[in-house]
Amino acid sequence: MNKFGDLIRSKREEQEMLLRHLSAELDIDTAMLSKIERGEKTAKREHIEPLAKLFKLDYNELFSLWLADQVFQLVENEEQALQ
Amino acid sequence: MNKFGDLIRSKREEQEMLLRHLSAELDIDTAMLSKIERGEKTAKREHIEPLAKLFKLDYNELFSLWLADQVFQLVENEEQALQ
DNA sequence: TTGAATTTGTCTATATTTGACAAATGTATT
DNA sequence: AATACATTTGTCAAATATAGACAAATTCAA
Repeated sequence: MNKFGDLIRSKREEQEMLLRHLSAELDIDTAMLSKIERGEKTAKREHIEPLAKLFKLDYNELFSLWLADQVFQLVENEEQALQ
Repeated sequence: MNKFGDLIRSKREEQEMLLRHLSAELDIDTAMLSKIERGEKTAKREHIEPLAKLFKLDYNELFSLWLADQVFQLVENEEQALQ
């Protein structure tokens, strides 16, 4: 789970970027980026494009990972709701 | 597309219920239910259960249809965003 | 045309989410 | 241990999105 965040984190570390470098590129604060990478929050749709460009990833692939996270969240909430 | 709304509508009509009958059950107004059935809006998660019970549908099946609608919406927004 | 059902449009209240900020924690390095 | 820097965590306000109320328009049948 959280393939999106994991991918971003590994790409960022691959390039030896710090959270503060990437967060500046995305214009969000480092705390938020940290949460996104760890899957505590999901990225905004608008962040997919700059991330894809920056790390030379296929846009649609990255979008798919993002979408999977959204679905996961919905199902997760569902399971909680059923308790 | 909009299998959820289509199913609800067909079940409702099957039982010769009016929008106002079903909307009363769900405690929403008829305009909202109309939008849900036509796929202009998606139902709230909380509405899945009473609908499943009322129409004797399998909860998980109905949840799956609902989930598909959510995904569709996300992809739809995406396509608009890319213009 | 009349009356009933449904749809459409608009606006507001509510809920959700983002993200700013501060504080805590982790991790090297000296 | 102490300093310095990176990351994580918690809280809360601001921004955004959504549900739903309501009124008006449309559709449809008799």
